[in-house]
Amino acid sequence: MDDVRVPTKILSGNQILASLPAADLKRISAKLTPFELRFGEIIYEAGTPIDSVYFPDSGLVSLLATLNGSSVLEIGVVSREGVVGLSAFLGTMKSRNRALVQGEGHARSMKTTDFLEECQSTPKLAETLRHYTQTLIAQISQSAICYRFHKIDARLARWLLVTADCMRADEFRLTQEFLSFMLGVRREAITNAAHRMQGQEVINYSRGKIQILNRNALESAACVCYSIIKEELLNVG
Amino acid sequence: MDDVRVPTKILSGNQILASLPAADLKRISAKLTPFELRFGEIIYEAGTPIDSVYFPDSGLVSLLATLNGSSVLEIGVVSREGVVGLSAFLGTMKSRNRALVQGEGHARSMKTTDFLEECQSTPKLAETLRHYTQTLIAQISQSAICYRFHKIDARLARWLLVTADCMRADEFRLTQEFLSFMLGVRREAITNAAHRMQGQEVINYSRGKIQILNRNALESAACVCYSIIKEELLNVG
DNA sequence: TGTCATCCGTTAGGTACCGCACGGAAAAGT
DNA sequence: ACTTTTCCGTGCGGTACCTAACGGATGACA
Repeated sequence: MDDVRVPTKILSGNQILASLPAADLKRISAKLTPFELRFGEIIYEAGTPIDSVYFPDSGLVSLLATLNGSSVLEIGVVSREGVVGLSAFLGTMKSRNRALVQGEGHARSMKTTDFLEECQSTPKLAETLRHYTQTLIAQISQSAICYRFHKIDARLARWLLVTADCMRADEFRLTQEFLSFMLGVRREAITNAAHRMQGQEVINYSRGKIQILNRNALESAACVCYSIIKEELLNVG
Repeated sequence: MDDVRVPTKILSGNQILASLPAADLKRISAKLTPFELRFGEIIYEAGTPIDSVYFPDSGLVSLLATLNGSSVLEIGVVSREGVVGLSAFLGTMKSRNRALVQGEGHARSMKTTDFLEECQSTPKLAETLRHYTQTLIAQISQSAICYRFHKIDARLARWLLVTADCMRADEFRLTQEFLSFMLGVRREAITNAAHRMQGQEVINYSRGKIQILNRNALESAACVCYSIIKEELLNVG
């Protein structure tokens, strides 16, 4: 009975929380605070302490690996299926990566100290988090492969699809420069790739506003990484 | 008293096991079986069940991500500081990656069922494994960055250093073809990179036998990823 | 000692992406 | 309406790495 939840609830809220038995969820909810994810906000800077963890109900958070402080690279995303600040669970009170809000939405936050207590006292939470860790590792691994083997056009297509899925929208705002950081290329490379796609009427791009015109075409342009990651994300809860 | 262990023991044996209190270690040892790591042996194929996990005392195991079965790419290594089969701890009974013995050595293996029982009943083991998971994530993230931003020469240098460290040797056997798979490039690219290094008398390379001549030069040729990962690996136990 | 398999070296042409520099257009502020 | 800022388009040279093919050297094995 406890585990059977209304689908709409699962779909609309954070899936890690949704995976918990009702009793646990009720107790944990008391320690949760609503938190608004604002576009561009940096939740953690790399190397800084994790004071709170965040369970997104909507929106999208990018995990960015940094090198020398200069180069950055997206290695994964967190949305409803996950939690921002997993390192706390794994035993480090510092975030290795930068966590950046890439799509606005809502989350529920929790003090790290409370979070760690709950991880101890709620076996199901720990279990779900271990599962999610596995998913995140899969995502990062796939990123490594993707950066090594796939062309910009395919990576861009994949990235747009992931974003569209998480944001449940076919249109969003992001500059080419932003995208170039995410995908680890120069801005000009994004300009070119976007142009090629625009020429085929797959997307429409204008001054930071991007629109998906032909989703099927976008899916065939994307590398397999998209479907692999999508598959992974489905079996977390 | 339990936690204070003789340094030589820590250095010579598996560090996850070494992190355990004596009582736990004694109990767990009964479930461990010696296992020889033979060069080229595939411990897990990607997507296959994990029957046993392996705690290396020496030697080196590569974690290889696979794509379409064709392309492979090293995303991390496991030696004395870790365990092969971490996915079991994280809740999947399948290995996502291929685990390949890259340097021969000795490990102790354990049935997955026993391993999972011990994870439940030995809090310190679970804690150490969570820490190690964090390290592995760091390693994979760094790989992603490295593949994106660093040139072959630097990647090769890094790879040789890591191998030399884990194997505690300045000379080992590996073909250019093997290296090309690890680093995700063509064999010819390795040939060229190796030649450049040989020209500067940093290494010596001949028919699958590679020898480090000037370690300092190799370290300056390697990308920062080397020192970053080395740092990570030091603080597991 | 010859045969065979493995491993390495080399060449040649192609391309994706980089680095840099600059120009132009839309939006935002005043 | 004007400036200022943000964002995008473009061109040009450079290079790291790729694709493909082949030839040559070394070690293994009989």
